[in-house]
Amino acid sequence: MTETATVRRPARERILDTAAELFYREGIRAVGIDTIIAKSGVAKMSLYRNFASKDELVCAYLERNIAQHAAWWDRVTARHPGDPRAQMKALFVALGHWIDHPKFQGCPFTTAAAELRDPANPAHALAMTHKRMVRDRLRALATAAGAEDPDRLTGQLQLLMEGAYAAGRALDLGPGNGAVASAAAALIDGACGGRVAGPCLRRQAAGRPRPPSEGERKV
Amino acid sequence: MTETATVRRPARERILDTAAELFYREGIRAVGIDTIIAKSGVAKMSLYRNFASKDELVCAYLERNIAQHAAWWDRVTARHPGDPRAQMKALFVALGHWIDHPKFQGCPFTTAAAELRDPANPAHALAMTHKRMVRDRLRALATAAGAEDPDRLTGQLQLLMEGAYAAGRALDLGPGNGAVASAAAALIDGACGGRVAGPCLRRQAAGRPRPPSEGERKV
DNA sequence: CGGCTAAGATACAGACCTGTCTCTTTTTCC
DNA sequence: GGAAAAAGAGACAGGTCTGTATCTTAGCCG
Repeated sequence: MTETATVRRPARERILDTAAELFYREGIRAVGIDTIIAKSGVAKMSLYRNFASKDELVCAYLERNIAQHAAWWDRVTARHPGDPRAQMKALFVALGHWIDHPKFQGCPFTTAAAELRDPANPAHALAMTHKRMVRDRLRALATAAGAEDPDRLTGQLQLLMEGAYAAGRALDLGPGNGAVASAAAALIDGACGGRVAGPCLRRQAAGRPRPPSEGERKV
Repeated sequence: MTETATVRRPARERILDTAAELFYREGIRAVGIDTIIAKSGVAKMSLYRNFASKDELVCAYLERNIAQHAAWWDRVTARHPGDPRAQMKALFVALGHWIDHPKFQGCPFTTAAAELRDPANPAHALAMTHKRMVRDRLRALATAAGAEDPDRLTGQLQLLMEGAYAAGRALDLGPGNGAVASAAAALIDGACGGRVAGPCLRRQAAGRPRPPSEGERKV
């Protein structure tokens, strides 16, 4: 009903795609199994044959997002090989663009952890694990960039990252991307000694339209 | 059952107190009416005689939080009369302490907006209104402090604020308060020209135990 | 003391949500 | 073409949640 009979993708994929979109857009608790099966045109039993429970479907959704996020991170940093300082700045410039995207609805992990607050929930654990991974990657960059106090810079930048996610969703802080990129640049430059490498990102981030690029749904 | 019969506070207060604690600690959607009436020792009809619906109870909870937050803000800024720069820094120092408090569970407004995502929901609107109010107060301080670009500093600081709320809850970023205060100081000093007024907050925030102060449950 | 108001107790209706069972249809692959 | 596997369809059980209706009890004030 929803797709032409020519190339019918397996039920599991259709379910996961639909669930991911709905979970992200409307929230995990707000989207019921019935809604997912209706929108993906799948029988209820097909869902429960592929996922033991809704919890497991939620975990699959988060796990796929973790992979997508890692790919996005690699894609962005790959544009500045060997320059960790520029890599960090580029991440925040990209983040600034992403939170302005009309489909942006906050960080899926933060949201999931807020909705499923029970620490025993596997989805909650997944979200925490992901945040720790991001932290580790950030710290590696901060260290490589020669930050005076890498742990402090890591904390500051992760704060900023979470803030961008939260603020971009709830608040509409006008040219949000400008604030994100400029704050990151200020913190990075402040922590890594005199402004040494590369052109100042501040200027760069301010007035560049820049096509949405490939990584549309990147996080 | 829950209170001695001597001074029995009116049902409305008991309901609101219990609801506030549960909503904040466990989440709005996760806490049902039955749980609230059981924990507050009140009859169901007493709840519905005081609040037309759960939605209205949620709004009352948020409205009370708005008032408490405003009082906290005034209390903190009052410690540095006539010095907007110190006021801003003090707000972030206090915020850093608050997010380390064991009862801290994130910003109640951000959480509420994430749980009740429907824009038509009055609770959602309340949360947005509050964030706008905070933004306005921040901008007033940034302007009074003579920031080079007050709007930019406002955006950066609100980003940091939201980040502190989000990160303090989900992540355990070690000495979170240090990161919050130091990042704020860096951004404020960066935007307000050469480090002019007062002692550098960065040092101040790093290693001071400082009693939890009056504003325990401040936000 | 007597009536009035606030509040407790409890049963219940209706909606929704997860997960199961059974049966039928389609696809695939040899 | 025919058997085996995958998927669709729909009913249903059991739980939870919001909100209502009814009846009883306790305090208060003249």
